[in-house]
Amino acid sequence: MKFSNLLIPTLKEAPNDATLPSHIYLIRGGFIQGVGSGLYNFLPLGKMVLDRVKNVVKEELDNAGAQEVSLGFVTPASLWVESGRFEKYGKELLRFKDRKENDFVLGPTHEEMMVNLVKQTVKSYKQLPLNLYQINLKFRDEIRPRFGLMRGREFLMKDGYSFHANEEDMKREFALMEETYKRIFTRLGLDFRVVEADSGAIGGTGSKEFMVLADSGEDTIVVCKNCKYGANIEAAKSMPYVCKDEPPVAAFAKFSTPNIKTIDELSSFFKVNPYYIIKTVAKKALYDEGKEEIVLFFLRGSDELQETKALNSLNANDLIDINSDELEQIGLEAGFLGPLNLPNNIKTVFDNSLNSATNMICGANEKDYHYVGVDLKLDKDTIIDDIISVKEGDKCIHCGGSLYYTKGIEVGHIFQLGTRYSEPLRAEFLDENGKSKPFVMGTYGIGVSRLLAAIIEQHHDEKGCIWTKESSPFDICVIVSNIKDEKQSEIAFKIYNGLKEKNINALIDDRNERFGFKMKDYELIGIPYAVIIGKKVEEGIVELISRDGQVAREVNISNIIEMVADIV
RNA sequence: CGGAGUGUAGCGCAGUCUGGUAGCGCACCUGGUUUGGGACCAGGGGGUCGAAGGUUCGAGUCCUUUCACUCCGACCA
Repeated sequence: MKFSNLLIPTLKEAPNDATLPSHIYLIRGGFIQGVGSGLYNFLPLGKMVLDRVKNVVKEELDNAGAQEVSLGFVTPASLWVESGRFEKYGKELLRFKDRKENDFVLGPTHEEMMVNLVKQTVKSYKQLPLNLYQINLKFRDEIRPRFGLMRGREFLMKDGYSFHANEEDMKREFALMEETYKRIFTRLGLDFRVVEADSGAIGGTGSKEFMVLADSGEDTIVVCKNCKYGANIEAAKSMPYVCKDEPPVAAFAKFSTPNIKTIDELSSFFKVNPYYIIKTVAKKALYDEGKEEIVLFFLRGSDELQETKALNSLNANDLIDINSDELEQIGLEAGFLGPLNLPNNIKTVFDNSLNSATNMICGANEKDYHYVGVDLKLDKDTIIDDIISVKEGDKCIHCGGSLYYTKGIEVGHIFQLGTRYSEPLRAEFLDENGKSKPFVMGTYGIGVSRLLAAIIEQHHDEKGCIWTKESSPFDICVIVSNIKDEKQSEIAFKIYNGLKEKNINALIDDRNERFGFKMKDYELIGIPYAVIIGKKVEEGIVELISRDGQVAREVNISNIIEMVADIV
């Protein structure tokens, strides 16, 4: 392609709302164009990269035996009501009515549609297993779209769904998809980790996320220094912590603690490790059909509440903060909350670490008083669960190694769904014995447009993008230093045509611009290699450079095509 | 949702306090000079000043309403 014919609107300045390198460079390089909050147009270069990435995904999935389909973007709401997600999915689901006042949703993911498709066409175990996927637009009305392609509202996603006669076969496919995903991200040149994850609104168990390691990642992941364990903070587990400090042994008593409210204040007031103080976190939990209730979460003062785990312990849809006024209305005193003497009908959840805890200090549910010498005896009806965050330095549950935090960009997520959708949607097949059974399912997602952002987050410098081999819009760029110099121009086109004959995807910068201008554009756009045709053509020499700065050498014109063919 | 802020040319911004001809840089068009690190000279095009209403002889500027976008927050018992 000739640069002069392509629409590549590079910019010197980025819109000031772009903060991440990927966002800035994708816009400045003329790959994408913002059109609204979380909405982007793909310009020619962006579309080329998107297609290349999409192609890697498609090739590997087809290789693994999956089949591509394309489902309708607009989904009748009735399917979502049946699966129970019309309520559960929350405000991210864009709902609207057609002219006949029927409800529809814009698909944020397509379990319902795919189950429906298979339900109508697959009747026998002989037709299983089946793995169907699509690479299509999705829409999620995010609370706060940001960071360009990283968290848009409209985005390109590959979503795959597998259908099996039994659990074992689903697990086999799940493992196959894990391997396939690893191949995809490796081909794209990404440094990533596979981690254990929370299943969120999709549901199911045993899910894994594929995290591209980058400081700008929105997810915190917990990684073991010693073994291969890695998990999203929302799902991470560690060995129970044992406090070395002495417990504050005391007889049970009410203690005056005027205006002593926070864990820090209590810790210095009683001169004890926060480990021995019960922290109480009050939240309002929201459920289906607008039901809500106030819930008190109890944990050790040395721990922090992990909201996703807390949410899962209740099976609620969302947790929101409440203020001290709302607490007072139900007879609770902020700053002096505790598990004893609570008004009736208050829902409580205890962290595992508090089960049978002794010699604790906690709020007395009365202004300016705490209890000391508290021994917790939790009855069977109480919810006791893991609701705390793993901290850096905690011990790994697998090997005892030290755990640390790092940041990741979630580019893939695979789930073992089981019969979470097939049962409510009554998607069944006949097994060998002629018995009707729900499909056992898996579901597998890849954020295709997000991958572009992830690649740039990991591969850029202060000058611009550095695309990886399988993601770059072109293999090489031929830069003509001075297009008006006939000799340079002639040689450049000769090389360009020679490259094309070898099926090398080359771009030639034939614009009537100064050398520096073209170099800046080349560096911003980030094609992995360039051949520069400059003054030394008179001596039969051109220059071969790599965008990442590893290679810069003078090459004889007669050798250049072979040399390029070798490296790209 | 809570808090803060911003809407003026394709992009980045000034002008708003104190009402009086719509500005600057980049980009774009024409001509010329230039051609190894975002050139220079000369000329030029482009604006319902987010939208609606009001005050005024006169509104980008003051008042009211509204829309859009951005940032921050969601660990406090």
